[in-house]
Amino acid sequence: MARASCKAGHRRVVTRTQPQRGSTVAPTMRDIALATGVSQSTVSRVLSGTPTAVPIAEATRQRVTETAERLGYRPNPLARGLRGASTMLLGVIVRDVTDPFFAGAIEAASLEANRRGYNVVLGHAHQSADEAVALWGILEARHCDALLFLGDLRDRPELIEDLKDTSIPVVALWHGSRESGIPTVSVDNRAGMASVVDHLARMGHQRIAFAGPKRLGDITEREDAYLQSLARHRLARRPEYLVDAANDFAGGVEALDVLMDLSRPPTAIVAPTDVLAIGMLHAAQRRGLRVPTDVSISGFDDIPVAAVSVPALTTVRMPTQAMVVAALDLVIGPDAAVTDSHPVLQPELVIRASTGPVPTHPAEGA
Amino acid sequence: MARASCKAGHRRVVTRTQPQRGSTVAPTMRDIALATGVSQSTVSRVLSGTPTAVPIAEATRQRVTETAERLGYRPNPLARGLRGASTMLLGVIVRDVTDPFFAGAIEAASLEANRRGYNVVLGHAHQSADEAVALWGILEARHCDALLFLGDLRDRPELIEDLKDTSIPVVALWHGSRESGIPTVSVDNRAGMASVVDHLARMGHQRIAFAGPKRLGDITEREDAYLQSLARHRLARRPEYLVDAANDFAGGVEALDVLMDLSRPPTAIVAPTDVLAIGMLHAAQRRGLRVPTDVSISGFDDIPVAAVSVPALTTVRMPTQAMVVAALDLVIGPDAAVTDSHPVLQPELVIRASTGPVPTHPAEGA
DNA sequence: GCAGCGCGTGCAAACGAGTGTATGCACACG
DNA sequence: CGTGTGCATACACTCGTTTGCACGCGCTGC
Repeated sequence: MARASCKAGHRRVVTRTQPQRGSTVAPTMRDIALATGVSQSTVSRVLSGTPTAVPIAEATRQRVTETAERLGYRPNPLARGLRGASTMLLGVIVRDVTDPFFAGAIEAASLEANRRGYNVVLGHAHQSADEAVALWGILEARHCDALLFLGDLRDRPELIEDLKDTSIPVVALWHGSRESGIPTVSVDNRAGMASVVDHLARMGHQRIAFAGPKRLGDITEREDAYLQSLARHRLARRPEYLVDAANDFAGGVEALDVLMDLSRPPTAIVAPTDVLAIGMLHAAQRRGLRVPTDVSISGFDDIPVAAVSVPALTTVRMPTQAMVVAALDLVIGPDAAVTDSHPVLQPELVIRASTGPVPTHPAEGA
Repeated sequence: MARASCKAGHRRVVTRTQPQRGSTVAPTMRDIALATGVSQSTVSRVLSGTPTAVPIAEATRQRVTETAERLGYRPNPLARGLRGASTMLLGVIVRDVTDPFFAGAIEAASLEANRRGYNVVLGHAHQSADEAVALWGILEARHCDALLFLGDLRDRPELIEDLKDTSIPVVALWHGSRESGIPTVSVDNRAGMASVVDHLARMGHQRIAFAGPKRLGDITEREDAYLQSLARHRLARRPEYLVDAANDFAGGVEALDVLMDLSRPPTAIVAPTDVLAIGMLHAAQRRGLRVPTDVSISGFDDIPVAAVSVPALTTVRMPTQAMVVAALDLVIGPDAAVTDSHPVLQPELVIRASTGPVPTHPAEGA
């Protein structure tokens, strides 16, 4: 029993300021070893539970586990990580937390990571790619087991280069392109956008506008898909129906005003994100336009608030959870080895109340 | 120069799989020491920049810094933290990331933490207090320098007990009570709610209802303040005007239906959060009620979407950023020593378009 | 009865950085 | 010329955990 009072161990106990009541100072493996009468390495082998090369008696296992429980032992991730082991940390870098869509994505990622025993270290880039670069360094240094990028990175080519030969697995979601050489999980923007335009065209709309930021993540693909859908329906592509707008509520407000101030305003506006669309809903009401009687507005993403906007927003539901699951499968999941696959998931059109038949007497501006 | 090829160091170099190009394997202090021709401890002292007890020649400092730069050295936070030093990690535990209000709070916390050189480890409790407890353990184990709790913890008294004698500083925001014994930063819910009720009363409203969850964070204080404000204006307190509702969009939808189905529906509804209020806006429109012509609706928090709801929401602006700054000052800031202060910040009434004069012909249900 | 095998366990060397103490060296003074 | 002093640097141990290797004991087979 107490025969394991080896010299080194004993000296240690003297060094430490008493075994403590365990509440203030976290017990270490050594404490457990001492209390159980085994060596610290045995404790490590038992508690880590890894299929060890050396055998451990069941009775010993029992005693160790019991003592650990009693002392309230919790492993020190720092020491564990130092030795090169997994830190069970998932780094998530996002360009903008306040974007409700990304907030939802973080939620999903955090949920899924926790389910797999991982914790999430959140890196917030505040819309600035420079900060994203810095964060990458930080998170890599923190020995995250994997890195999740949410949103667009392409304006930062050198970051992508670095990412490619980093030691930890990286995956990008809503990155806007599968060409960049890093693993991505994406949504079929083309199909999603096509379903919206089809829906509007079926209701007779011919003057369909689009407003969104240029060259930002998936939005670029959505714009392209919008143009292609117009062509498919043999609808004229009018330059004034393609306006630039910041991807926030205010951007939507401005874009709607610009579009409806045209001498021939569109009868429907396709927004590449719900955030923009909700801004448009607001702007429409403010200038006395009824949605969808006077103008139809559609979004993309299906963020929670889209279901309760006034009127409820027709949008394209993003398979966020499935995408996150796929992403985690790629980097920490069972298929972690398959690093060059690029899953593309399908979105789903959700028809609510913000789109309707083309107005018989199209409303003129204001 | 190269005289520092001590035995130990040399053996190491052989052990390591070549010095590498530095891109794949992060250089350690030893690598820098070897390259510079000094000892690892000197490198540590130079790079950590701490006012060291032992002097270091300026020339040596120069060479070390230079080499570190050249090799792209980045300190290993794991090793640093293991030795007991600061990890520059701020743990943030939140009950619900999807709540737009908390998403904004996370944004603010992350921003402010980064500004001070800290990283944020996000703990997501998924509305479950049990998970919050587990997360606390995790984050403490991760040696966060401080812990930020966002939202209510009081249904978990043992957690608060644990928190009290933990080794790292903790602060709770929107915790709903300053009585629990842990440092908190709060907003003056009483004043905020009073300003809303005053605003409505000034416009002639006498039938003012309230809908929100029971016993959840600051919301409890807001409900109390609502009741007190009614009393102050000598308005009758009708039990049917105080309904229970989950704090999400759907909860707002249901609450409005319940209230407007009353034989004598209220002329104004005060919601304790914007999320609830926006749900109500939607429900009102769905049943053909005009806001604020038929019913006035107010929120609380001023989340971003509140400015673009239809109609734009009258609400109480939360001083989120100031609160976060105050919180970080308490735990990692200059005033970190003052752990028993409980700052209370002032909110601000924002009058928009969802509140108006009391209807002359009050709308009956549906 | 002894060699050998296998099972259970402990030893010790990492991991990367921080820090108290020792050591070497140069200079100045007696 | 010897010794004292102070500066610059190196050594060695520490944190808590993982893990390759070696050691001892008991059982079995010949």
